Amino acid sequence: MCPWGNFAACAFCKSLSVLCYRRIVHIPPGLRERKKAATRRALAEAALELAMTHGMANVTAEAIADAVDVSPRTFHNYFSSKEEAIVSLVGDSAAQLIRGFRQRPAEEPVWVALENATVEVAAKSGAGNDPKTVQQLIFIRENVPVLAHELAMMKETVDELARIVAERTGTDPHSDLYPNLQAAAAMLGTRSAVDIWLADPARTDLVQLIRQAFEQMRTGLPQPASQNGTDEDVHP
Amino acid sequence: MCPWGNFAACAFCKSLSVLCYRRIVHIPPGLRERKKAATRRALAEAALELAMTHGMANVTAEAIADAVDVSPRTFHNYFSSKEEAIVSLVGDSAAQLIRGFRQRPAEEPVWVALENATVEVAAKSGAGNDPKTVQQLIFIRENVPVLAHELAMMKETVDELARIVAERTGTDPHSDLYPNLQAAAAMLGTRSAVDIWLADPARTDLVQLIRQAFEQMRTGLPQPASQNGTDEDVHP
DNA sequence: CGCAAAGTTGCCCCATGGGCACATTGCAAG
DNA sequence: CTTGCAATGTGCCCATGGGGCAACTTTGCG
Repeated sequence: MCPWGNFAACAFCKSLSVLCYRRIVHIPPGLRERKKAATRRALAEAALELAMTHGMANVTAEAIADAVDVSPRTFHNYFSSKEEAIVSLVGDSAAQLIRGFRQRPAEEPVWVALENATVEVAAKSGAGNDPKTVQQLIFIRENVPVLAHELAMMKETVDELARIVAERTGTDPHSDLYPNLQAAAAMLGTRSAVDIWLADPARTDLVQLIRQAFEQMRTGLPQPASQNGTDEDVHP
Repeated sequence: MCPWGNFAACAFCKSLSVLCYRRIVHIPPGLRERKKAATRRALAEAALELAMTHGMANVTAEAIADAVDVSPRTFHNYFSSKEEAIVSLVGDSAAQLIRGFRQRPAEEPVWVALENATVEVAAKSGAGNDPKTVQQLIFIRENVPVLAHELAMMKETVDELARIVAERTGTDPHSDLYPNLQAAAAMLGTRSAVDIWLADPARTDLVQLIRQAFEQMRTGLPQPASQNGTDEDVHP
């Protein structure tokens, strides 16, 4: 039932917002599930909110729990740390990416499918230039402990993408470079694009940057810098 | 004095083994420095040793400190956590890579320089098929908290590599995709290669795998799996 | 030799993280 | 409608993490 395997045993899934999880797996929402999902999401959002306003070091699990009217012990039932709570919010995008990639038509070459799936997610969540989203992305990048958690989650995402690539192409992810390279290159291209975008979200276009990154990876990394005939829109 | 900036302000440097750091920066070793370096390294190695034998969860900072005949408080003066101590050992390779890349002749194209620097490090540290090294790499990959720390360090390494690429090519790492893509692709190719190698260290050649990964990245990611005319040595 | 700088340690405090038992609550079977 | 079950929320408790402080020790240098 898990978007990429079984939910219960998947550490990645556990760290996802349950709301997102249910949206993916289509569980009929009982009262119980709804409350749990609400609590989880509320905790995660409160964690991010508090961390962004007061700084990571000045936020305790207790404060987060209080903000949601829940016992500190309950917070630790959902998340094992502040970092995990915050990163769980970002996990939504990763799950969307995986699901989107799974659903790409089989005729599409792997690399194109990866690009389209990525662009789809980016268009929904980031390209709207929502200032709050931008702030959050920057905040996560600037906080090493949070970043570490996010990178770990990203690695799991890459592993899963590689598994799907391997299924699609009949290769073995444990002995062939191919699936890992494809998946990791896609993720890393995306990340580079987001990094550049975040430096100036108002004047650059995230989707365009992502497509550029995928294009450069597809055709091979250009040797000299000035040779990549992409653009000079940023600094003419 | 830091291999890529100033040592004191660099979180990455701080997490490095001081022994390695000094080797890079060529500080004349006073008794003080030597003792500190020895303690740091001893702590890191004890941490890894204990964690590998007893499992991550069953090792306390106190146990590590005892193993080195040092107070627990001192352990926390060097490292803020078990994970950090363990990862600091791996940081040596990262520092070597950065230093090696810096010293590559300017005539070499960026991608070639990255490949050669990477192969150089790999040839020294991993390709010897030292079973202990292999065990350590696997252990780190299997322990999520440690892995998270390692990935964070890896990201810092990529950032630094990107800065060097930018210097070499006169591009701006904040607004151009190019430096980030190059650096990240190199790191990721290496990582994929190591992953494949670790699945069967005896029957595969790490350096060869790395060169294959770089080759695939350079020529552009091959669309169909069977099209990458590299080899079929693993599963004929 | 003696002083300043740097490192080590003990002490203390608070936050973390998780095991346990008990209360509570949705849910389903009767 | 009731009653038992299973899953959650909660309080209690404790070992560990992680770091500020101040005393003490060692090292390097004049």
